[in-house]
Amino acid sequence: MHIARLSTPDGAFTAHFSARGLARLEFPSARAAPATEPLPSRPTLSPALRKWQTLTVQALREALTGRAPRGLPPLDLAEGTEFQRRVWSALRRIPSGQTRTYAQLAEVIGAPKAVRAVGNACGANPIPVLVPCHRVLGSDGRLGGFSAGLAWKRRLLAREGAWPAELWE
DNA sequence: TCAGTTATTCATG
DNA sequence: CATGAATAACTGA
Repeated sequence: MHIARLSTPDGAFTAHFSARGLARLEFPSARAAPATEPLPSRPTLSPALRKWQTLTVQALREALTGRAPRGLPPLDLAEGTEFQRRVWSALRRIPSGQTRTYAQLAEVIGAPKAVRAVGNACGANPIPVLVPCHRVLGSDGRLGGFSAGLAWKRRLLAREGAWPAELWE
């Protein structure tokens, strides 16, 4: 498991890579905790890992400006349960700039009554931003929740043009 | 196992 | 707008 620090205009994200690909993405934390992982010496990183890292930073920067990433590293979502993986797959099919409701998502994965469980699965999404759990809203148009804080959810949606500045609660 | 906990939704007063 | 019920899955003990 390799940990990388991804610097963006919005702060330094943290990426966790497993042997299978990007396994986790964390928002910049208030508590900087800078000296976390000594940047491994360049030559130590396998070419594959370096490529994944590059792909991740690029994708992240694009996503943060509201554009659909042109390429993604392989995503390692193996840790989730079967149900969670179904939800996360469905999330990845929501185009940038569009939104769905928790109910619609439940419908799509074939568990129309598991609305609430879908919310849970969204909250458990290990790769926010790139697996766009922020595009899921309540049926009444309310934001719902967001593990990193609703400010982030609004910001991401606004940058994709999916959240009218007027509506900022 | 099972009680407790949800990033839900709908029906009611 | 506030409650309460229905409902499915996850977590920790």
